[in-house]
Amino acid sequence: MSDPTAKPKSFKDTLNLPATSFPMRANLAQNEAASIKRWDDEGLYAAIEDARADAPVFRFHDGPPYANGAIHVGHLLNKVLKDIVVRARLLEGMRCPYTPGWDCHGLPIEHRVMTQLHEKGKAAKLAGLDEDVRRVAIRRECATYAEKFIKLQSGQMKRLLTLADYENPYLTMDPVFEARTLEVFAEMVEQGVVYRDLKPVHWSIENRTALAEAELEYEDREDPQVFVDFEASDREAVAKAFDVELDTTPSFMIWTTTPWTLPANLAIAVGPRYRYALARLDGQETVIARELLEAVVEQCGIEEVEVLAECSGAELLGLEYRHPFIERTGRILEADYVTLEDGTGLVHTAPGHGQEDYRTGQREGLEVYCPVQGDGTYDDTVPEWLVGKTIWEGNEIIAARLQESGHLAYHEMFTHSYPHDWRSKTPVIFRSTEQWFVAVDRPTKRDQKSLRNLAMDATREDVSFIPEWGRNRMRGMLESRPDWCLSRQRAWGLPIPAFEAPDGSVVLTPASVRAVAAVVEKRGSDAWFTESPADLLAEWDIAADPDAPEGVDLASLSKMHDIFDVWFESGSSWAAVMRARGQGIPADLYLEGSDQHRGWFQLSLLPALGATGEAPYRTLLTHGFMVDKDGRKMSKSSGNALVVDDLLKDFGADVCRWWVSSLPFENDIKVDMDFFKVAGESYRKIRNTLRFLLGNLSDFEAVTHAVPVAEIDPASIDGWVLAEAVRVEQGVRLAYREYRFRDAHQMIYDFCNDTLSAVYLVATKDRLYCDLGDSHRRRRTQTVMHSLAELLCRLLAPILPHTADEAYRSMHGDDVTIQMQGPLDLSYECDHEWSAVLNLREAALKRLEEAKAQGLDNPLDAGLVIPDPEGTFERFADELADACGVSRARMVRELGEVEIEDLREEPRCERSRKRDGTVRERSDGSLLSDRDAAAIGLA
RNA sequence: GGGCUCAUAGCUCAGCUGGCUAGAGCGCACCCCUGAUAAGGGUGAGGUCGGAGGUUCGAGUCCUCCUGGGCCCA
Repeated sequence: MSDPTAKPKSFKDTLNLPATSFPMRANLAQNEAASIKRWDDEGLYAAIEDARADAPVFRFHDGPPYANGAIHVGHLLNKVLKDIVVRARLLEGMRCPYTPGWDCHGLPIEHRVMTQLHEKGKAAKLAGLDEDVRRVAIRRECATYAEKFIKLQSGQMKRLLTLADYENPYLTMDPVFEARTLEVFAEMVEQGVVYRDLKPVHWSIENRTALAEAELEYEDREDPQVFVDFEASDREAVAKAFDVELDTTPSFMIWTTTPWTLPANLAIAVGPRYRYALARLDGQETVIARELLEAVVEQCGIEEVEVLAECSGAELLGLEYRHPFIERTGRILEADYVTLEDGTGLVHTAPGHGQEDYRTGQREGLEVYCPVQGDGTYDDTVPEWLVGKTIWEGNEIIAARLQESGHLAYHEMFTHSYPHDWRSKTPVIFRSTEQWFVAVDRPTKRDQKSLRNLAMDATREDVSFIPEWGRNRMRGMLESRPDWCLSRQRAWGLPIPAFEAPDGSVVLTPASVRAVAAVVEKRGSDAWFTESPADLLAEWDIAADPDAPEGVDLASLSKMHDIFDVWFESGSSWAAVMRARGQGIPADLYLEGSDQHRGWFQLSLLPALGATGEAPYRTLLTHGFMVDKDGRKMSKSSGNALVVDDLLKDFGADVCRWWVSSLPFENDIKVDMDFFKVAGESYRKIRNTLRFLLGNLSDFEAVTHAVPVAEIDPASIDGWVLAEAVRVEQGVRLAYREYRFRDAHQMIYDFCNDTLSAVYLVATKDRLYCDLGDSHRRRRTQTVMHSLAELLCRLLAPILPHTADEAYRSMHGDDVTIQMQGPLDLSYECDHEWSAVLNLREAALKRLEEAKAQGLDNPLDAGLVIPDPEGTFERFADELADACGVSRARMVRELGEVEIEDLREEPRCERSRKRDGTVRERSDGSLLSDRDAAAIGLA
């Protein structure tokens, strides 16, 4: 008998404890950089493309971010989601070429550059240059600016561990891209949907250019609202309409928030079915919608009100009125946008200053009169007291003038939401100018259907939307969108290759556009500014061009100065990238923020439908926007924006990616530093699980030690966990394919946290540590653990590329990479009683907890007594004991509850600490169980 | 103002076509282990589902309105 006072002999050295080079601490900030370098050095992207040359392809097209500024959390979300898609497809054994792109042209950059030039005092010098020379100089600055941010952003995106063809990105300012864009334009011209017209467009006075919808921001602004009386021209005609006698001449009262547009007033619109009142308001006879009378009276502070007569709007049609300060008469006409929600029910109509007004004007044959110039001042067609004034001055001058002449019924300032230029933050106006448009309601030659109809058809069912409500949202926008204003009056962009003949006519045909495209492809779009019309059109075979105007003399042509809306360029990327690079159209997937329903998704759809008749994508996936922890929008100005570089430094890309994968991305996403901490915690759980698996495989060589799957006992806990692994592999892969990344994340996490860490790994520790190293049972467990590690590396790779690769290399050495591996395709079925066994485990754990009250704190001091009348569970006894962390389990042939038995009187094995009933003193004097004695060679 | 959308435990989220005594993870409390240790394990306490009506035998789940966010537009 050993000396009871001596320290119990330690058997630690005889155990097979875990050992691995895969550290517990990830140190991501440093180690990810090493992974990136490794992947760069081995040319991972190209190597995968090469290895998967014959694999089925997934066509995924990147929407170009704007080459301005550092990336923000929105980019983080977008790029990581995209990368999960790419890597998940690789996991399936597919090929997934992915070309990252940048939107390079446009006002935001030009605006920044001009500001900088002003600050450096170089702007004045530029202003003195010849127009083309000046533009080339600005463009050169802009290109440099764009390049700088492309470099910055692409570095940051790589830092997010995204896998893409960064060696060959697409840039919208690249000559080849520009040429392809022009060819798309040529195709649209060919289809007859491009036209030039004088139309009201959103106009930025600050930047002297037309703006697209997407370039507007709505902000609160204070403007005057005025009620103005327009005196009727013909007293008797009004009297007749109302069927009354009149002694004085009545007025028509209108309401507007843009008094500066009054000089352009050419008509007043009414709703034919509304009721209109002829009322005496403080002595002045006035026509106003009956329903709005009280509201207007109250607002204008009118004291005496007397309704003289009523009639329908229809009876007012055709009446005329005198403009209050211009020698001109206008007409009452009908329009469907007249409402009784505010105003007077009589709507001031200026066809040069509003889209609806324009349409009405077109229908009624009114002039598109716009006395406001590009700089926001009036031209000389207005009364001399207004000529040269800005429209903002005009607001006040006009109100004062109306006041003096007695035409102003009411005037006050009020605040409303108003469109602003997204760059200069200045208010935008509607102003009619000559612009290029894409018609959404003209039929294309090919299909004899309008782009709108084609788009509605394509989005009805051919395109999938994730989430599904995107369909409705986008179709709603398509239904109501106006013609697309394509032209901008700036320098930094792709020129619209139009020429003007001496007679003022415009020369632009599909063939002439293609001729210019050929020049642009060789020399870039700068050529438009540096070359003569004759040189630009050198390849235009006029004789062979049926659309060419007669008798064109190239030498007499002059270049026009509009450039394309940048949306047309990014909207042509399906052609300039996917089609041109042989990646194929339509793309399987476009993945962007939900704002792109109006932006890139829609403005890619229209050119593609025009040029090819087909949608450029099969599936549109959208994600929501980042908001702060309180659900408010993120912005630099409100100080709640997170800096991506800081996140990467503090948490590492894998943790950021782990967080992204946990999001229900279709909604708004709350972001906060704390959320990354939480993600970091759960990342560590995954990491430790992996580490423990790897640690227990240190003496395992699959080739020599693996137990054939057929020999894995379905009743063993190894069999159970293998069956779980099969389920998880299928489930996660399906979730990835269906873009349910959150589900994949959850399944992986639950599997690691619950199935493995809490159940399987705890249960198998005893055998891994204490069984004879080469015992069948231990090797069986290692075999399964090996599969689990292989599986986890694969399933994690799309989300945690660095960690998965690190773990995989720790298993297989440094010359392999997880990203080249295909799916595992596990297959196994375990004993169907396992779910019942797990229920017994649950019950047993509750009993063990209760037993603590009796001082049975350590489960190894306990045994289980399991009711098993049918003898169903006999074969699970040992596995169940390990799964509950108790020393042993015995089955009894009677009904009842799971019971705990106190084993504290029985000897404890000094090596395994179990009281399994076989413990006795061994030849060296130690107390050991049979298994442990055998494991260390004692009798 | 309009279209689309969101609002469930302290936090992040599941809850499909209405039947749930409303689930998970984290966090928290208590406990075990100290041979995964800047680890691991167990048990447990927390919501009446933004608010108000309504439909229904029955509603977090359907309808209406309201409040507060977000995207897009006017």
